[in-house]
Amino acid sequence: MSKLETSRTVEAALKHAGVRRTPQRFFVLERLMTKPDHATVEELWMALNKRHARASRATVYNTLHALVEAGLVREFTLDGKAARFDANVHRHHHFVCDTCGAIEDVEWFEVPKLQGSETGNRSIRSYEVILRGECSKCNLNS
Amino acid sequence: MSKLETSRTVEAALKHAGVRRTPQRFFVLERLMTKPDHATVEELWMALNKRHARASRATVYNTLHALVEAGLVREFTLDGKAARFDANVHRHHHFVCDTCGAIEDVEWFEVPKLQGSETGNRSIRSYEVILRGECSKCNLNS
DNA sequence: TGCTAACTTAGACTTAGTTCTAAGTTCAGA
DNA sequence: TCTGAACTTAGAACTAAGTCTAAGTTAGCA
Repeated sequence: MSKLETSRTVEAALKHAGVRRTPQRFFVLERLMTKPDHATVEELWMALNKRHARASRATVYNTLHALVEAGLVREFTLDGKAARFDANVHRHHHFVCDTCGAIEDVEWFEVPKLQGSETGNRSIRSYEVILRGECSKCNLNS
Repeated sequence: MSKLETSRTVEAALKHAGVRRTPQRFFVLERLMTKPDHATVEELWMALNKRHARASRATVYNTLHALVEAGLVREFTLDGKAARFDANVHRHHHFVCDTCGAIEDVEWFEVPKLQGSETGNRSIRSYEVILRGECSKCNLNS
């Protein structure tokens, strides 16, 4: 996607979701859409500060909450404490690199139907596979 | 397993792992082995206090670190909150109840071999499936 | 049984993540 | 362009989780 196209997509997404468009919100959503590295608030805040010197952390939190509310972004937490954000709202799995900590999306695939003994009387609404190992970058360096 | 058998298992596990046996450690390991509810430090501390009035939080942390170190207990975190502990050190998946928050073990099953396009140059060392839905208790009540 | 390293204790301290506040700024509809 | 609701700001406040400390206690070997 070209820069202009991305820009229009971000613009349209914000408009469609009915959230007020501000430079900060635009930046955060664009960043999440173009760099799917599952950034934390801290990372987004630092990135934002490179453009909008002196952006507030609170703004990043507010923005993300608005985007999650609007269904444009998904929030999740892995291992650590800080929440991570993902503009890929389609179902997918995650891969975590044990070496560098990178988190990557993994294309969706189904898991074999869970048998009676495993599920009991539970009703399963969703599931996710978390894969761990070494990412291609780290794999090549070792 | 009878109470006496459990007691002996706990005793033997501690001895075999070469960690000094104290009433606190004994209690924590026994609790984790007999009640696989993936307790947090807070929960273990409260349970411990019902028997050993005035146990210290630090002791629970120290004990758990010793048990994890010894390979008797596994630590994990779900959804970015407090660490949870599991005396089931064999591989298994987890189920989380969206209604009551209970975490249950799910018998191990393999996931279909990941194809080239999905894994790229990554090397997968381990994986886990996290299932979400309603546990059998909550399912019956609704 | 005596000894000592290892453990436990209470509670203060640290840390990271997140929320709050009050004043100033800006988007977007009229 | 005017106006008000919505947003942004800086930094203080809050929170939950976990670590540290120094003094007292105990497991387990000799």
